[in-house]
Amino acid sequence: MYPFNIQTMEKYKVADLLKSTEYGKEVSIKGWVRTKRGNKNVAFVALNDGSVIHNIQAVVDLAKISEDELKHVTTGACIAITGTLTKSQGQGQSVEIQTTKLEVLGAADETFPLQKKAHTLEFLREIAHLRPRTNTFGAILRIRHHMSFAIHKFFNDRGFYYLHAPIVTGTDAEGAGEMFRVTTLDMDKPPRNPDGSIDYKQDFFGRQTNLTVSGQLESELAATALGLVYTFGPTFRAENSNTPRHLAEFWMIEPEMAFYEINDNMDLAESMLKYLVQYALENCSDDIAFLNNRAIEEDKTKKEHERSKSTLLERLNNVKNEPFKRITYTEAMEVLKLGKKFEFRPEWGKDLQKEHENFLVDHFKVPVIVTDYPKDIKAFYMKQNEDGKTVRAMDVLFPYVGEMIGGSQREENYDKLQARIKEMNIHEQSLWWYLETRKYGTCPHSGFGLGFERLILFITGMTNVRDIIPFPRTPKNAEF
RNA sequence: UCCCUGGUAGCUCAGCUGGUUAGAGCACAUGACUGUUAAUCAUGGGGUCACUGGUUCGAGCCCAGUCCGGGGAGCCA
Repeated sequence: MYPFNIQTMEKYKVADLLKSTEYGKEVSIKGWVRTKRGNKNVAFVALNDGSVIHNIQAVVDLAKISEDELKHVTTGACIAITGTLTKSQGQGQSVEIQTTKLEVLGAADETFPLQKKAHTLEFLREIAHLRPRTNTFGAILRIRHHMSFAIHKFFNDRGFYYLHAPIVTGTDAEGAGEMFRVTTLDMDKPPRNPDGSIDYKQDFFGRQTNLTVSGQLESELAATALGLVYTFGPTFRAENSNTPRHLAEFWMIEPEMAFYEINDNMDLAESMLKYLVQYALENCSDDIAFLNNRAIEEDKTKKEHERSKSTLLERLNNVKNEPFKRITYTEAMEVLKLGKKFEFRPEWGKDLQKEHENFLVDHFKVPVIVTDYPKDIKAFYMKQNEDGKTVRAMDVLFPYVGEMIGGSQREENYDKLQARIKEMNIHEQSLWWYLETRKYGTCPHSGFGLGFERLILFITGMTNVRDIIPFPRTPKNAEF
């Protein structure tokens, strides 16, 4: 046998104990103190271990445990409790632990920044190393986990293969924004070519490399072999975006499907989003209930016109139950004529503004999938329609978060794709391998990109992506 | 990057028309209380008013610049 440490007592989590009815059983539990209250005779310690949003109450009889020992049981301290599981005499909980042994594993003095009161999210961002210990972040991080798992489950159950797209890439061909440079060259004196430009042949990869802005092109390659694939990995954009919806480092899910046309693509996107919402409602009910109440409470502090028209649970159920509205870009333009006044007048050929997207979602009261955009405002790889003006793009627009998904059927015709690349002045040479998939055994295929943080934003009802990722990376911010 | 807005105690905020020693609630410390639910009650300590410069007899308050936060827009997921 391995010399592992044999526990004389079973290790429990708060989640297990709160469900237990084994009154009289001796248990031990470790976790972090949320509050302590009481009087000369008895103290109550609310203990949380992250397994669930709820705390377990440890009752400490001061006749058995000295006040000296209790002194360091303060908000934020890490402690171990041993005692008897009992039915609670108090109102707020069904079970509690009658403490027989108490050990402070790690004290937290009065400088511990988290208090037993609500903090602003802005303040918590400054202490990102401690904010997971709050109810709100605990809930969010658990939901993040469950959603990650659900995404893999969704695809796995449907015969998709998980593809690990590279994080370091040598292409910026897609043009999806500014990229982060990856180099081992000496920044102070990089090697130069005779003409003064930097000699990337001497760099680590022998060429200029960047962090990926999308795994799509690689996904497409895999789809032409494995059929159904998806990527789920970090994505990097060096855009100077300062909004509650953008991060420099974020996670993206990009399925790519051989033999899927645009309607199949829409069906997959819609069923996936419904599945994920349903999964969250079923597996994260306590955390979602907490966040739902949190949003309601926060709404009360706002002015009338700033309050949200629906609750988190209402929005989640709406997405789960109602079919999404599907319209073409051209139809959307007609619908927008019903709008009173926009800051930017909708005009065929121009991209939809945020206010236009919001209007569409408000108007139909469900998520809206807009398809067949003018080709000039979309990427080179999208399948061109017969009208010569539009491409088979699709954007899934959501309330609160805006563009949840962006995708398209891909142009599988070699000549058309090549012509489009030339038209848009994209460096054809660097895409030789991408073009070859259209040269050898090309097939109709489709795919889309889902921003994981935007999904989490919607599921949690939070309003800023900086608050739903553990350590946000944004312009001028890479602390922690 | 552009527009709007803000930075006062550990946290959340008030601070009048520029005027004496800078205010509250919470947190924290001490004490009281026989089972509490963000416990309650009493007492107490706690400030580089973001930073730099300017105007003024006098600046938390007015002006300029810088830094940082928030909201909106663009880019997008």
